Amino acid sequence: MSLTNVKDGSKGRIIFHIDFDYFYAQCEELRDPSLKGKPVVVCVYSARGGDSGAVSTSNYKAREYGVKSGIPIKLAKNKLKDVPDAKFLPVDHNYYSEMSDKAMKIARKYADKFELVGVDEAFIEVTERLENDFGRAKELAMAVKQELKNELGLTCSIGIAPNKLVAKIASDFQKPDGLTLVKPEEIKTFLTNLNVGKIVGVGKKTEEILNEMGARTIGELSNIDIYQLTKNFGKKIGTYLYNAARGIDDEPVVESESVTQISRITTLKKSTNAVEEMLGDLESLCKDVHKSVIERGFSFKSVSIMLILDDLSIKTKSRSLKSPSTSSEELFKVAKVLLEEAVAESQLLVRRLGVKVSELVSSKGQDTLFKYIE
DNA sequence: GACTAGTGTCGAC
DNA sequence: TTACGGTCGACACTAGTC
Repeated sequence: MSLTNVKDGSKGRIIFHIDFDYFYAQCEELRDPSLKGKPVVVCVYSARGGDSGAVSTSNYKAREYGVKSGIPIKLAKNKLKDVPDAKFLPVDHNYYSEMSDKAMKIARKYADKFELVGVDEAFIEVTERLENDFGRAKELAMAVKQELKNELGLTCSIGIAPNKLVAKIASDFQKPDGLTLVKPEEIKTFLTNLNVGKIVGVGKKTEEILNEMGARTIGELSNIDIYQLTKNFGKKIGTYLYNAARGIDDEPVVESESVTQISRITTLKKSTNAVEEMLGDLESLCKDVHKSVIERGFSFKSVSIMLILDDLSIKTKSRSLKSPSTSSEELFKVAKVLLEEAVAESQLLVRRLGVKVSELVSSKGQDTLFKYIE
């Protein structure tokens, strides 16, 4: 959305944001109904063994004990140490993907337009289906929820609004198994007392800056002029925030586009600053990335590495290639150079190591182009 | 000053 | 008391070029 072209897409659209409740943990409850009522914590265990790793998702019972996404597994276990029936399970992405496919197939049936967001969220536009009648939206959302519940046993929270921005905030308003409808004329009242962090794209850092500028709530954000916002956040994000504070958003609901980057990251068995000790991990990361790139029919023009240091700070380095490549050797060679440079610049030990390729080009398209040129 | 390429940071899930 | 994953998208900043 540009400064000179601020349109209010709020008029005339009806959009649902469907958000499956505590998705991974809910999937686990469905697979093993004996988990119902117990705290369930789905974990990403790292290569360090033991309880090294972080919590991916937890169900609401676990959240009552302060166990939420992102906290260390050890901390989660500590919080639940007096709860003998708490369950800690490793993530099972294949199973969640299967469940997601089934759920999204149902959601898609109701949509004029469908947009998948990650594995557990989707936007569906239903303007035509409802003939622009907001009055019928709740009934349709109930039908979606009912079918998901009957067919798969899954609960979700749905936000209904004239645009994606407000629909997303609305789905988060009442959880789990919630349904929140925000009509066009209710947007201002709905948003005004909500925390600025509820706006998509406003994370911890942005929220801190906004707080310093005097905006804790979305209503307060709407009092800040666009000049201040663009000065602090740049033109694009500043304009986005200015509009978001007013509930204005004209982003269309679109089928998800193809990937633009592919990456793999791992936690080293032991923190180190010796490049030789990381070469084994670097090589297998490169192989994994390369395999995925080739399987998806891409070549890559940019290679990056990411280091997460012992204080959990992040260091990245990237390099563009002269021309798109599909070479596994070239990927490893460039990644190794970047790693050597990054390690030389860092004072701390490296805890985690990642490899990323971007500026992806469809190799199939390239072939065609080459053939054409020939 | 406009544009671009390269690089690094933030945020969502 | 501490504890700490993996993958992706978007965009800001900077330097170089014209």
